Amino acid sequence: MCARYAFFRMHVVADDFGVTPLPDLVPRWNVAPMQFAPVIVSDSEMRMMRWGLLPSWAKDESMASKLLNARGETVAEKPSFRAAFMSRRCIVPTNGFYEWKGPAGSKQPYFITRRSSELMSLAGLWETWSDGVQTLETYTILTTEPNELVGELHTRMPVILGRDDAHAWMESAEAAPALITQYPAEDMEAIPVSREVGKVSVDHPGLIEPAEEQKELF
DNA sequence: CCAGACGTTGTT
DNA sequence: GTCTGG
DNA sequence: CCAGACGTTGTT
DNA sequence: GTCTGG
Repeated sequence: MCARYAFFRMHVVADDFGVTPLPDLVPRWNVAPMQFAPVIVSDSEMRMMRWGLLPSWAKDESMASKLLNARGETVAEKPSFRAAFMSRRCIVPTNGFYEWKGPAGSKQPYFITRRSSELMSLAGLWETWSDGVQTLETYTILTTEPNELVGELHTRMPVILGRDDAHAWMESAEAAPALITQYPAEDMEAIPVSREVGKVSVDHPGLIEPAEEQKELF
């Protein structure tokens, strides 16, 4: 799964997409579901949207927190994702994401990032939803089978796209299905980090610093 | 026909 | 235990 | 994903 | 909106 991530190197987005970062963007080390974060919907267009997809037909907002991720294997068919997959694919710009390993109560979080400091572009979908009172733009992140590195920690990982594939993902509905692939493990690393990242209210650069893997106290 | 679901992950 | 909020 | 709430009435 | 279950 992918349910927390970081986005703090603003300039790399400009390098890859020619997007001018939004003027009020602040760096984030702990983006959580139901929060607003930048997504790229096409060349040179970045928008703030809320994480958790709300299909246009949803009667209320209650579905959003369940649609954080979309399985790449079934995204083309599922009623909740089908329309967005055909015409509203986006890139979620990150510098890495978090995964937890271990039994409930003593889970160790890891920050998973690219070995280079390049942008980690996640494949996403977005939607516009309105109930007549308010209008929301929301997004979700595709997942796939994990590679060797992430597989040590979890059963799923986000769909990560290289620069060229990221452009193709947004532009071409024909090319999109073949881009749902497993990013190579050798380009990535997993760093054990503080359990502080579990708290949604905590957001600072120390969250991605290496930390001792915590031992059980008994 | 209408009513109700529409999703993922992890854990047991 | 289970659901909601972030 | 984890953390935190989980409830009502009346009063200020 | 569209599909499935009854």
